[in-house]
Amino acid sequence: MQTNTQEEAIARLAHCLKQAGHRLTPQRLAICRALIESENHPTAAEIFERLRPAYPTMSLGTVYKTLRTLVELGAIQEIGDAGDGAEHYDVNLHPHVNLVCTLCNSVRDMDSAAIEQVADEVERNSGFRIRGARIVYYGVCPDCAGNGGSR
Amino acid sequence: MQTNTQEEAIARLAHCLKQAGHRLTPQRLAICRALIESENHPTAAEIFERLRPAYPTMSLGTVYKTLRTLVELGAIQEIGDAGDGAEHYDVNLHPHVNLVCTLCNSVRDMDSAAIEQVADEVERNSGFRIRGARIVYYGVCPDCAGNGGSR
DNA sequence: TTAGCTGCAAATAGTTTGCAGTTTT
DNA sequence: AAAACTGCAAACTATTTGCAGCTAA
Repeated sequence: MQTNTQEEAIARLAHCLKQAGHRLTPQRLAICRALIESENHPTAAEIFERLRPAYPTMSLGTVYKTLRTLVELGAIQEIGDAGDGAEHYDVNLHPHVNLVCTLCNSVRDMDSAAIEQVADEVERNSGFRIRGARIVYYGVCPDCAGNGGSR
Repeated sequence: MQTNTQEEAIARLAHCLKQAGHRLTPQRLAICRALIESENHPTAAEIFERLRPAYPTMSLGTVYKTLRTLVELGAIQEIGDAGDGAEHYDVNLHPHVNLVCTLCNSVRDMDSAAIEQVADEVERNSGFRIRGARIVYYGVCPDCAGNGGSR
């Protein structure tokens, strides 16, 4: 489902790289694809594992380097760790809420009418020039709450 | 200014520790005090440095252990790194916005009318049971923008 | 008294970096 | 051909952990 939208998203990342004078190698394209196709907001290690079968020579260092490049270009966002001690990455640049399940360490997106106003409010009241945000709520997702989510 | 409020806040942290059956050692009390008195939301290393003159035998490991205990008790919050690669801690449990200046790595709090609604909205729409949040905006603070904030 | 805490040092683990060889442009 | 990139391994660094001795309760 929404395959062509995914292709567009991959093309957007590829375009960002080329635009900034970076080279579009097979490894980088694969990393972009993994970012877009991933359900949860992946870590570097998760992308690496996901790509390993198809790209056996892929290096974890290359994944880190590419992710950092994309972050520096503003093409993707870091959203911090999800209780697993590793950085997670988010392809969704639209202001939104990230929901972390502290039981399964998954991260999902949620649109929020209220959050869209917050950035404006913050800029107006603080004098800050806002460049980015991490809006993360921690809790227990319905799936985990369902099957024995006592903890 | 607001010294008695600060004393109350320190007492709150001390109370949390005792309440949970933990011991109130001089080191822990000093760490609580440093957390409350710190202007910016400090890292473990910052607390350690701040306390070192008065507590020359204080160990960084003890700072980490105490901070973790306080987080587990829900007495303080982790708010992620501020571009310096280290975890920052926040004593303010009221839902609020953290503003990180990416030039001076300082973190300050801001109240936001809109953010108070977001948690409700999220719980209602997602089915998540929310336990905590990190609302962090990154940008350039007015001070840094003033003196040559071109970058 | 004794369970829990401190301080120290060693261990962990995520991320970054240096470099030789390879590849995109 | 040249500049940039990959892969590997070593380096870094924030944080955690193990343990012997100390101390709050």
